[in-house]
Parts: sequence; structure tokens; C-alpha cells
Amino acid sequence: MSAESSEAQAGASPQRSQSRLRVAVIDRDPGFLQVLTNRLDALRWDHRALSSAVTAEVLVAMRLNALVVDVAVLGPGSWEYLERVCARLPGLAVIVCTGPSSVVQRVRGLRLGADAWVTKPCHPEELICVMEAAVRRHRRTEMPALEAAANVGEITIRPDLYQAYRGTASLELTAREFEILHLLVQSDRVLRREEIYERVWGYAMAHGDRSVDVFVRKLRQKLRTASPEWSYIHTHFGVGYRFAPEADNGRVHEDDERQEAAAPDVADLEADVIDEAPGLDPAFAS
Amino acid sequence: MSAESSEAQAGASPQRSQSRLRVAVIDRDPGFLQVLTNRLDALRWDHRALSSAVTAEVLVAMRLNALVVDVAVLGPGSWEYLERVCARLPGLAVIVCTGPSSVVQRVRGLRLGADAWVTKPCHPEELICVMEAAVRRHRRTEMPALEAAANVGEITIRPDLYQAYRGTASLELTAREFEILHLLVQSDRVLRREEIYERVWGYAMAHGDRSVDVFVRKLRQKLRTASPEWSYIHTHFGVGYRFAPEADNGRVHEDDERQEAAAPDVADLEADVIDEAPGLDPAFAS
DNA sequence: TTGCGTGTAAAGATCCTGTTACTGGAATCG
DNA sequence: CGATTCCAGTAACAGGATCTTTACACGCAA
Repeated sequence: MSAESSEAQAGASPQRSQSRLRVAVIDRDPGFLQVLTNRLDALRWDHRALSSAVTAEVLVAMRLNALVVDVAVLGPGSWEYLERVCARLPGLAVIVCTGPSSVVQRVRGLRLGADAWVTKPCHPEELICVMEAAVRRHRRTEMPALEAAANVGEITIRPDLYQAYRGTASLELTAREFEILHLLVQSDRVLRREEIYERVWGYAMAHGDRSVDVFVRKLRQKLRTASPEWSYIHTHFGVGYRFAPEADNGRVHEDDERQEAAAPDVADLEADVIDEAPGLDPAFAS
Repeated sequence: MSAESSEAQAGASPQRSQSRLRVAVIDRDPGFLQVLTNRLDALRWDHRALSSAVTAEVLVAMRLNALVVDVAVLGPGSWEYLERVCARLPGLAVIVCTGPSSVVQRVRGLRLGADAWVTKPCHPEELICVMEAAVRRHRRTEMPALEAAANVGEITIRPDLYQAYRGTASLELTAREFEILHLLVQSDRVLRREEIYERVWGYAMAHGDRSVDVFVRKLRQKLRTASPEWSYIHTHFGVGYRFAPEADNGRVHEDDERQEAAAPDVADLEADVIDEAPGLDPAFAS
């Protein structure tokens, strides 16, 4: 453990984090906050210290990547709070950083949805690494923003322009509309409303929320105006929506290249099913 | 933090993990392995102990959800190994569980891609919670929890479309009908009505409720219409229902390899500790 | 045979979705 | 800076699809 130091330093620098993260810290320990704040400043992360719990709604509005919280600050009801926050913001990395605790407490915290439990006193660098580790996955799959344009039916999706076109004419989609369309096109399967909401809005859908329906309607309207001969978004009653370009005569549009599993076409239903492919587990392949 | 204990017990139980996880442990400490193995057995997770590092390729073949590794076992080159594994399997939850370490080491491990760093000695339950937390986060973004289509008799089940087909013809199942069919197909055994109801509806069945019977009737009707030569759902008087494709001549349809992940086969439940660097174990590397 | 569990059927209650209208706030423009 | 336009989100309604309940007939088991 001697040569580690220099190596660690070297290994630490490459590609710190992709970009500035937004972090909130719920804590009251001045020393802890001071040290951590300095470190976060140096990293140029957006951060904010809170001296007490704020509602999940406020956290939603903050658009955070990670939340560090000392359960001791929350007092009674801390578990319920933790659970509520984790449930409401499934995409938020929640790290509990607090003083000595029992195994039972730690187990409970993690089970309620926390991503990590760090015991004080702790080195700020370590806490930051834990935050990065928790946030890392989330970004990995979220980042592939620069995708190629895709042709679906008569429509062209341009992720780089955040817009869809029929030939050269823009559909004039709003940001949200485009995100939903893009998600549906990429998924190529039935998506439940909750799924759509969570991946587009970034937090859990409230019970009874009809936003997704309304946006789907707006999307359909613009798609119909631009490409009247086709239908694109299909409703699965009791489930959700699915994207599949389909000409009015009923013929399904054969999708050129895109990924294999792509075609939810009824056409190749009987053909493909995974009888072969001995080494591959169909559940994981693709 | 005093009356927490009892609360923790209560809060810990609800909804353990979605399903059986596949875990590998690279460690040599007999005591540690013994305790952890017992816990994993109780949870019915697929697990395997490795006494030394295996190549990333082998890990890929194991299709793991999580990997627990004691860097001390790896010896020199442990950092490179950790980095290689994390890079090669971005979807794998990697937890380092080892003896006392320096902040620098922990920082380095996390920075290289590990999801968590647990210090021995540790409570097995806590380690398991850390695994769950790490896997939870992975699954969130790794939506492709898509199950493969399954062929049963003349019917094709398409979980991605929430629908069943006979060739290219949809059975036009409603969402609930499909869920029940899907559950029966996956279970591959007799399910009591209460079991079906609870897993589909999400809450306990009221005494005297006949909903399941009615849905089974609807299912049978649609299955019979689509595939008259076969019988699929069998009644076990006084017990419940069981799915088994069976041709009219009485011959039972031998189910080849279809839904792998689907069937919680007792076969790969027994994961024994293997001391030698293993080749491919049929239980793991399909 | 009797008693209980299951198959069958239909009507009513309930839930789900498409649609429209409206409000508050953000962004844009003059 | 104020006015205007645009957008996200909410509420409400109607029509339709689905689910639950109820009733009765049938068949299995003791």
C-alpha cells in the first residue's frame, strides 16, 4: 500500500465526470459542509446545502443528479422521508451520509431506496466518488444523445435537431413532444404510461396524471397533419402506447436497418421466435 | 436513533427484490463465504463462489447481475482487472468487499467503475442490501428487461407487445387476460387462485371472488378459437390452474428450451462453491 | 346421492381513453 | 418594461372497452 498513492492520483484524473452534476446536501455540520463545499466548488459541480428536509416536489424542481442527506438532520420521520423521496425520484442518486449507525439502520436505508450509505467522518473525496458511482450508470445509457437520424414511415427523426420532419417540412414539435416521440421510436415496444412519464419527465408519475395522454394526442395530431396516410402511435388498452409506422392500407412498414429486435411487426411473429441460437440467452441477447 | 430498531425490521421486509439475481463472489475467506452463501441460499439467488479471478469473457458468459470481489484475492494487477471488468460489463454491478483499506484505495476502486466498496468484516445482510441497491440502479436504466418471446404449443407469447399470437393472428387478449396467461406460462406449475389473483391484481383476493375463473374461461375461449387442436390451461380440482400445452391426442408438448429466464428451474438453484477456476458451468453459462 | 367446486353466461358497474377547454407560467417580441 | 404568444399541465366529459358480480347448470369427489 505504498505505491498506491501516486497511482491513485494518476488514475483519478482521467475523465473526471462527464459534466457538472447538480447536487444537494441536507446537513447541518458546518465542518462537513465547509470541506465538502470546497471540494464541490473545485469540481465545479452545482451544489446547494439545505439545513432541513424539503419536499419531494421541491427536489423535483431542482433537477438534481444526486442528493446527500444526513438522516440525523431529518429527525423522526426520516425513514418515511427517505422512502418518499426515493419513490418520487427514481432517477435520483440518494446517498445517506451520517454518523455511526447500526447494521439494521443501514440495511433499512438501503432497502428504502438509498444508493449508498457512508459513515461520518469520511473523506470528502470518497463521498464524491460514491456520488459519481451512483450517478454513473444513470448517465451511461442516458447520454447517447447523438444518434443518427431515423426514418420511420414518412417521418424523419432528427435527434440532433430535436425535431421531426416530413421531407423537409418540420412537424414543429415542442421539446416534450419530441422527447416522447423519440422515446417511443427507440423503444419499439409497448410502453406503459408510467414508464414514459418517468423517462421523459424524470420522476414518478402521479396517480391519475393524464399528461402523457394529452401529449400523445398532440403528437398524433401533428403526425396526422404531416403524414395523413400513415398511423404511428398505437394504443394498447389498459397498458400504454407503442410506436409502429403503418400505412393506411394496413400493411406494416418494413423497417430498413435499425436494430433487430426492432420490428414489432406482426409479420415476422411466427418466423423469428428464438428456437435457435444455442449459446445465446434470448432474454439477454439483443 | 433509538427506537429505530423495531421500525427497521418492519420496513425491511416489503418486496425484497423483483426476482432472483445472479451473483458471483471472488473471495477465499471460508467464514465469509459460508455466511454469505447461507444468506444467498435463503434468498434463492443464483450464486457462485470463485477462488480467483476469471476473465471478463467468462463473466460475460455467466450473465451476472452483480459481482462481489475481494481485491486482496486478486493480488497485483487487481486495479487493472477491476477496470477491465467494469469496462467490459457496464451493466454489471461490481461491489468490492475487502479488509481495511485507505481512502486512496477506495477512491481508486470506485473511480475505476466499482459501484460500492464495503469493508470487512461486514454484516452479510448489509452486503446484500448494497448489491440490491447497485443492481436496482442498473436495472433502472437497463430497461431491456425485455423478456423473449416464447412458443408454447401453437401459441406465441410476446411480452413486449402484451399480446399472444397464433402465427400472425393476434388472440386479441386484454391486458389482464394477457397478464394471467403470461403468469401461468412462466410458472409452469399449478397456481392457486389466490396466488394468481395476488400476483396479477396486486392485492389479496376476497373470499368467494370468482374473477380468476371468469378470466380463465375467457382465456380458454380465445385459445380454443385460435388453436382448437390443443388444450393449454388445465384445472386442478380444489387447487387451481396449470398451464401446459397439450395436443388433442393426449401427447404432452415437450418444451424444448424456450423461456430460460422465465422458468425458475430448480436445476440451477444449487450453486455450489467451486474452488477451482471454473470453465463454463452449465448452470451459469448457458 | 349429496355437497361443493367449477364452467358458463349476461348485465351492470367500473375503468380507460380521446377529446376539448381552461389556467398559470415561460418565452418571445415590441 | 409591458404585451403577446406559446407551452405545459389540469380538469372535465362522453363514449367505449373492460371488469366484476351474480345466477344457474354441470361435474367431480366422498
